[in-house]
Formats: sequence, C-alpha cells, structure tokens
Amino acid sequence: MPLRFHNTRTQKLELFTPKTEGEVRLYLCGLTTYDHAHAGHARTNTTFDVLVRHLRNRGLKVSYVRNVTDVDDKILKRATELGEEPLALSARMAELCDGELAAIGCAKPDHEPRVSTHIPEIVALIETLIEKGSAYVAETANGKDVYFHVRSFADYGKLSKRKIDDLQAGARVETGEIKKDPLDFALWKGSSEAWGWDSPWGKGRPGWHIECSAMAHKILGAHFDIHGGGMDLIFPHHENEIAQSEAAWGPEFANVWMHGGFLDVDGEKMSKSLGNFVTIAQVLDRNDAEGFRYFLLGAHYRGPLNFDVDFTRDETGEVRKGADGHAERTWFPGVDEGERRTDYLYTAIVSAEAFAEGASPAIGAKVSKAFPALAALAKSGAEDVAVALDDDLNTPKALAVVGEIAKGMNELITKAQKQFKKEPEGIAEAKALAAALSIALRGAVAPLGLLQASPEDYFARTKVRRLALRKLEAATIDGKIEARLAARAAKDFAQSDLIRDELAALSVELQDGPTGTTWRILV
RNA sequence: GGUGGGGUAGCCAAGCGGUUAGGCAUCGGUUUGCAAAACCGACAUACGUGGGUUCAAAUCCCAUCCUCACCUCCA
Repeated sequence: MPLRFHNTRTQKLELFTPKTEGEVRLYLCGLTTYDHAHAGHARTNTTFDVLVRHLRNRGLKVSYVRNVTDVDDKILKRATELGEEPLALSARMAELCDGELAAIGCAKPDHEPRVSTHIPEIVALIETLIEKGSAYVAETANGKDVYFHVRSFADYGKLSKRKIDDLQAGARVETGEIKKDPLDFALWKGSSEAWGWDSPWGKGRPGWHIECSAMAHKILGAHFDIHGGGMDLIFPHHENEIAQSEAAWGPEFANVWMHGGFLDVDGEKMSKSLGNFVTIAQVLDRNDAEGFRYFLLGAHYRGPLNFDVDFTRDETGEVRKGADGHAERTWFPGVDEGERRTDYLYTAIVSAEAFAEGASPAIGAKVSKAFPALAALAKSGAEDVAVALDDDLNTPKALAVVGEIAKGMNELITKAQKQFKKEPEGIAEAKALAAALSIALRGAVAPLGLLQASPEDYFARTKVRRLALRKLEAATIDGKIEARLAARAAKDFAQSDLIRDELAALSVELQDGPTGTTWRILV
C-alpha cells in the first residue's frame, strides 16, 4: 500500500515519495514557550507523532525536527510581568511543555532547535535576502528594521491561495510608513530594549517566520519532504516561510505541507484569546494520558474535533466557580470515553494472555475453520492498521481495527470453550490464536502510540488517580467488600446488594468471580 | 468581500461512484443468588436542502442553507 498524504499546497491527496529514497525529513512548527501547552497543541503534536511512528514502522528513516520559538514579543511581555529574564522564562516553559507532550506519548523529536541559539543563521539568511533584493532595511524610532518585500516573490500566496491584492484590501492600516507594502513582514526588528542581539542592522530581535526557515535549512537542508503544523499557521506563517526560503534557495522549500484541524470547544476553536483553552496538565489531572490520546485519534487529523467540557456543578445545578472566579471545568466527556476504551483494550489483553497461558502464537487448522474471521485478524490486524495510516493517517479507521482485534480476543475466549468442549486440540489451538491476536494487537497499536504501558502499570496508575479524584481510600473499599462477602456467605443477599449499591454510587464497580471479588473505579 | 474546514442514524465518527467502518447511549438475550465484566442481537438501507449526470451517488456537477476558521498573534 503506497503512502498518500493530503498536501495543502496542491489541495490534493498525493502519493508520497521521499526526496531521498528510504529517508524522510520532517519539520513541525513547535511552540512559542511562554505558558503551558494546551489541548490544541496536544492534538497537532499527537498527529505528527503518529506520522513519525508510522513512517518508521514502514521502515523509513525519519529525521524529525520540532522547533522551539523561545524569542518572541509574547515571551518578553510575560517575562516582564513575572519579573523574569525572557530566556529563563522561555527555557523553563520549553522544558515544561516538552514534559507535557512527552506525557501524552509524543516521542521526542530528533532535533529541537531554539531561536536563541540560531541568531547567526537567521542573520545570515536575512543578509542573503537583502542581497537578492527580496528584503530591505527601514529606519525606525527604535533603530533599523528589515522587511521581506512580498511583491518581490512572484509565488506569494501559493500555499494559502491568497492574492496579494485581495489581502491588501483587507489589510490593516499600519502606523507609520516604514514598509514599502502593507503586507511586507519583519525579518528583523530593531530594538532599544534590553533583550536583543547585535546584528549588521544594530541591536534587535528576529521577526516571527524567519527562524523556521533558517533552522529547517540548517538541519534538513534547503529542500525537504514534509512541513507540518496547525491549520492556523497556513497564513501568514507558512506562506511567509515559503517566501523567505524560496527567495533564498529556490523552490520547493517543502514538498508536502500537512496541516492539522482545530480542537474546538463548543464548536469554537480552542485558543488563548477566546479564553476557552484547557491545558494538557488540566486534562491529565482528570484523565489518563493514553485515554486522552485515544480521544485525539478518534477523529481524522484534518477535520475538527470537539473537546467537550462539562462544568463542575453544585447541588443546585449551578456551575461552580473557582477561587479565580472562573467556572471550574474538570469534566471531559470525550476524553472519559477514550479512557473507557483504553480500559477495554487493556482488559482484553489481560484476558487473552490469561487464557493463552503462555501458549506460543500460532494459527491452527481447527481454530481457523471455527473462527475464520479471528484467524484472519490475527494475520492481518497489524497490517490493516498500517494500511489505514498509509491513507493520509486515517486514525479513526485504525482505531476501529484495533477495537476489532480486542473484541476478537474476547469473542474467542467466550466461544472457544463451548466450541471445543470435547476437543483438547481445539482448545490448545484457541490458546495459540489468543496469543497471536494479542501480538497482532500490540503491533496494531504501536504506530498509534497507544497501550505503551504494561496492563499492571496502567491499571495501577489509573486506580491511584481515580481514587484520588473521588477522594476514596482503597482500604475503605476493601472493608466494605469484606462485609459484603460475609453477608453473602450468610446468604443475606439484601445486605450484600445494599453494600454493592453503596459502592456503585461511588463509581466503584464490583466483579464477583470464581476466585473472589475484584473491584475497579469507573472513569 | 477573499480563502479554507465541517454538516452522515439519539450522540461521536469513518467512508468520498456499486458487499449499510467502528464506538457510545438505549432496549432485548447468554451468563450470574442478583449484578458487573464479556459475548450475541436490535436500534441501522442514515448521509443539510433543491436540482442534475449515471444502469448505479453519502460519494461527481450546479445552486443553496447552516456552522467554524483564516485574512492581526494563535497548534
């Protein structure tokens, strides 16, 4: 199955062919680090994390770059408010965000270049652009700025399908007349403030877009395979990157442009300016990281994904306000569902491995005849997921296959016992098939970055978190279970059921089995 | 005004010319002291609206409505 990806540039699904056979060079626009990473960042980064895992799974060598924009006016503003050195703040936040992305299973990129350590490369690129007549220096009250002259680049607008004249009509009126054209954007901003670097144009800071061109060029070369980011970066950020890079080194800067859709809250884009953002840390306070990831992969990366937020309410149904006067938003129904599905997958693995009793994976003749669909799944399950991902990262389809494998394992366990009641060989084959399905599931899930823990660790960590969320103690629950066991032994089922209902009201679910009673806390 | 995303059964969400992906919820069944988990079945011949092309359209074409976003910083 050939790899096909949607290219924003051509607005088409295209066969993907790396520039160098067997190797993929990928650049993802990372974060501007002045605050926690939010759930929208989580979505984009998870998308590209799956892309990288899948490409590697397909045997391709991937060079994955995700930059850190640690020089920016927003950083300066926040640092000033906090009374912190700007670079100290951005370094601190970069580390924090890195940890938050790692926590949701986004593997560390091969390179995480920072603007602050690439000023010479940026200055060199700006000098090249000035030499080529694509950029010009302008005097301002704060020193000298350098602007990219948009009209010098014939292809300007080729990514975002915008025409300079259309943009001009809607462009805001700039204060002062330092730019030749209202759409020209800053490559270098002269500054008399403390924060800045020396340059041929005096002290100042790089403008927004230029760092990505300079750093991508340094690490991946002038032309590479895939450039990604959120849809909101198409214009102006990526359009400007193309202009700078291709003006300096010629086309194509990146062969394929991939953009992820937004994470919405109540149908509106999650963004800092709307104040409707939820940080990754807030999600992880309530939900398991893999459940969150399952939720994020539940919709195709290019479409919108609604992140439902339920408010915490008091007895009268009023939304509870936190100390800061803002509504408490602590309940994420979509993520809860993702976590329940994650429970289901881990539970299926535990059941299958217990049933298999260490049998070597195999697909026997008897079991193939009795359960042809399951035998087929064991053979092709992992590849079915990979094929879904080949097709422009169809993660919902991939999750459907994953679910079918897990369901298949449960089906096998419930049906094989009956089917092979008097056939020990059949049972033995069923055990081997359960082992094979379990391996298929592991393989299927690998490129998605799910089920990365052992079931024991997963259930242990979710139990701890769910107990804390419900303000419950394991010992209290165990005590009630013992009381219930005593009641059951005495055949006092009314009392036994009373205790069970009491626990159920606390979201504690009991499971009576042949070896005793176990419990778990529901999401 | 320009550009782009989305409108699929109660809900979420794939599919994008021809055997109703998948999940959640709900309701029945198997199992159970009763439950839960798990499995089986029903819900489901659904695709914003109006036209058209085709043997055949959720899928293509035309028109139109709703919605979100970008055109200033945003993943």
